[in-house]
Amino acid sequence: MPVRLPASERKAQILRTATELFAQQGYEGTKTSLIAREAGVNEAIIFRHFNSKEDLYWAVLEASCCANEMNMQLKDVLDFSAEPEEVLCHLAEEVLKRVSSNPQMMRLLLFAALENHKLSHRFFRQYASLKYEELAGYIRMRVKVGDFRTDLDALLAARGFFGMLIYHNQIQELFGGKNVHAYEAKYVAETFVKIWLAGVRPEAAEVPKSRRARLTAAVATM
Amino acid sequence: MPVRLPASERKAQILRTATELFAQQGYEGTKTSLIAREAGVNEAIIFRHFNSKEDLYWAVLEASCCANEMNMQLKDVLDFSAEPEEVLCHLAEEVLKRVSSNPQMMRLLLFAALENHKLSHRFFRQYASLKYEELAGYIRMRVKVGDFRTDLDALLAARGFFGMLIYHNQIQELFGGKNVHAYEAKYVAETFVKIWLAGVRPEAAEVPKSRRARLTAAVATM
DNA sequence: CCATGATGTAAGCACTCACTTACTGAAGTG
DNA sequence: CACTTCAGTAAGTGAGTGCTTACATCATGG
Repeated sequence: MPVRLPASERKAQILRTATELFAQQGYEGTKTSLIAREAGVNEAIIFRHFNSKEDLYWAVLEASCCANEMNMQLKDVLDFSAEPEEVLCHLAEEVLKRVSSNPQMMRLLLFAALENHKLSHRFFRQYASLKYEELAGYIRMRVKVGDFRTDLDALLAARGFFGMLIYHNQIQELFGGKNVHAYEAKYVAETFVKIWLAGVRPEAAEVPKSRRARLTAAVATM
Repeated sequence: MPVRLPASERKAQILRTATELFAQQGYEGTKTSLIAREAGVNEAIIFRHFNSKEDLYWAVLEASCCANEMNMQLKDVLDFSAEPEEVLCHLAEEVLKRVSSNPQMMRLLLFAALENHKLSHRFFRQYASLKYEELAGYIRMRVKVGDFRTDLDALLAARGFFGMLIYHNQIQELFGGKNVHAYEAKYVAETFVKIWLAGVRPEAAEVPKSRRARLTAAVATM
């Protein structure tokens, strides 16, 4: 006794199932017969809704690109009036939480990058690259104001920031790290932000070297 | 006119070819017929040297695990008598160079992690996890000596260090970053080390907050 | 109430997959 | 030379693969 659904719902359901499976096993590793079985439909109706397996895959990536759950609005988070420490902690925690609560996206993105050369670049740009370019913009502003070092490479610094977070997530989710030790998002966020922030602030790096010199200078102007 | 090779050489050649292809297209995406064609032999002799495709894959991962080109000796690099800045810059540059000069390994590792659940964890442990545990050991020593902050989570800090480097490499190699902008390994290494190092050094993080208070205290004891 | 169009299925299409079988020819050894 | 050994090949094998076809079933509107 088959359950009859309107086409749009059935299509959405297939898309959902396919997303899960493509994320788990990649494009080559996911057979259309399995998608059909998991979705509880006959294999033929996959090809009524999508012209080919590749079409379905592109639709999955397309949909995942635009899934607004992952597309956090950085502009809202990067509040310039708030303290950098707060802003970045919030951002870091949010990134950690989103990625680890939905590891599918990371797997999908990596699979796409490894398997499919063309689409993944666009996927990546929308999903990640834009983000850290926004952060780079924020960094440049902070540099202008004098909060961050003037010799800072904003893009690399932004990459470094996300790198710590995302690599950590990869270890936890992909390489079984979370089976060894589960970290709290807040703790990880604070740890990384503390390191990164101290590293981009002016003078901080020079403190150990010429502390005494600047001490006397400061005292003189007091 | 077929070229006759001794079994061991033929086996090694198949292994080499397979490594390349598995790294490029993953396990599922690489067909044995293609391996044979690329290696210039009949498909059947693959199965004379390896019991199955999976056996061949495991042999590839095994061999790549133990390939000493990637297994840099961290103990030699983490020279405790040298300045941390030097040590870490050298380490970072080395990591960047090795990975970008041989992106196969990264792809192989990621494919293994995504596709094959069992073996990849071991692969990862040997290839990466051990490394940053060694770095964590170095960090703990530096903490003891007082060079690094006492509240530092050594393991997370080490992860953060490698995270910046490896994520950067992923962007450059996997997501087409190097087509947009090619970075010099030395420059990237220095940038990241500068950030990270300042972030783990004691007091540095507190400097902006209570500078004036500590100034007066320091002056009083002068 | 039946024509229409949409949702569903069973069966099978051409093709590819990993893997096997049966054989060839050259090199070495007695 | 006869015989064994082993690197090599041509031509398959059955089990899937993505995808199609022919047909059944159901809701609905003129």
